[in-house]
Amino acid sequence: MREEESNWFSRWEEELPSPEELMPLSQTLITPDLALAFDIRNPNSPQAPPPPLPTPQVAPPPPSQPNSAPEFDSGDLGSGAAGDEPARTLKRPRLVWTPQLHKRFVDAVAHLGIKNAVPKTIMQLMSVDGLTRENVASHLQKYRLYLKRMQGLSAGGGGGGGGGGAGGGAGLAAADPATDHLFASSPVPPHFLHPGRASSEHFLPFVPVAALQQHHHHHQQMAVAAAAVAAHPQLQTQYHHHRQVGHFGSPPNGQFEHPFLPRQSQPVHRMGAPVHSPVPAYVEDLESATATGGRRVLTLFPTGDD
DNA sequence: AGCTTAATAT
DNA sequence: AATATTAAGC
Repeated sequence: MREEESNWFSRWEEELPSPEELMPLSQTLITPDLALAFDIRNPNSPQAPPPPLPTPQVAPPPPSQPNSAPEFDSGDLGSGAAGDEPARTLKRPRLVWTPQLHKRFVDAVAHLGIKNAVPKTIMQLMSVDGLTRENVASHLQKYRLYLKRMQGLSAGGGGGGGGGGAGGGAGLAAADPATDHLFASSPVPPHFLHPGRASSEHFLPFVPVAALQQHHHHHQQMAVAAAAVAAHPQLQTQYHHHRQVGHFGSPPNGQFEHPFLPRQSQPVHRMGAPVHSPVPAYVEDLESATATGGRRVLTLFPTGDD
């Protein structure tokens, strides 16, 4: 037994990456953007600075952009007039709209009613921290286009995939390349598609459920960090291949989990518009509607049961 | 001020 | 390709 142990140990030791290999990696994973993004610190933030997460996958090379001027780096120095004054113009990592996040989006829109479904309110209802109005606006714009597009195509030739097109959608593998992968991943409430009809707006009380929280749930920082990590694979988009999915042990097929954290408790005491309950948390019910079954189209509000 | 849309940028 | 950003009109 001894031999075995020393054996694997040696090999383990040998295969350890050299500092040179590690350094750039960990740096790329968190520091620059995140560190800056974290500027928005919490007053009572614990004492633990974001520890170098256990680096999951490969990381892209340093973000040294040839042209752009990195205004951070080392204080203002000189009279660069860089305008250090206005809080850093931080660029957050790109948001990754995972199916789960999108589902939340759709739920929010559904519960608000198409009328009230505007970026700001949607954002508030979603209660995902780190999420900005711009994020939602951008997504909403695309989503609307998607809906329009869908309108014209109720005939699904061949049915099958069509079956509600929006609904089961991807029953069988990715069929129409035209079908946006993301949008097809969540059922589209009928009301969205049929403008005219519908006189009453049903409101199902959101389904706030606490879950998904694994461990370290602290504050925005974490959420942003999580988002960043999620988005990271894309960051390298400029450099190499970009295959944004694949982490978190997810089937190469479709749905997976994302690390975006629902707001734990929203300090929003917004008033004025009868804003709906500030959903504390949420559960991402794992949907299995993606498999070959292709059913389960009513997960939202219709018959008052979900 | 915030929304919507189109165009454009990354 | 997916998001972000900007411009313009409302």
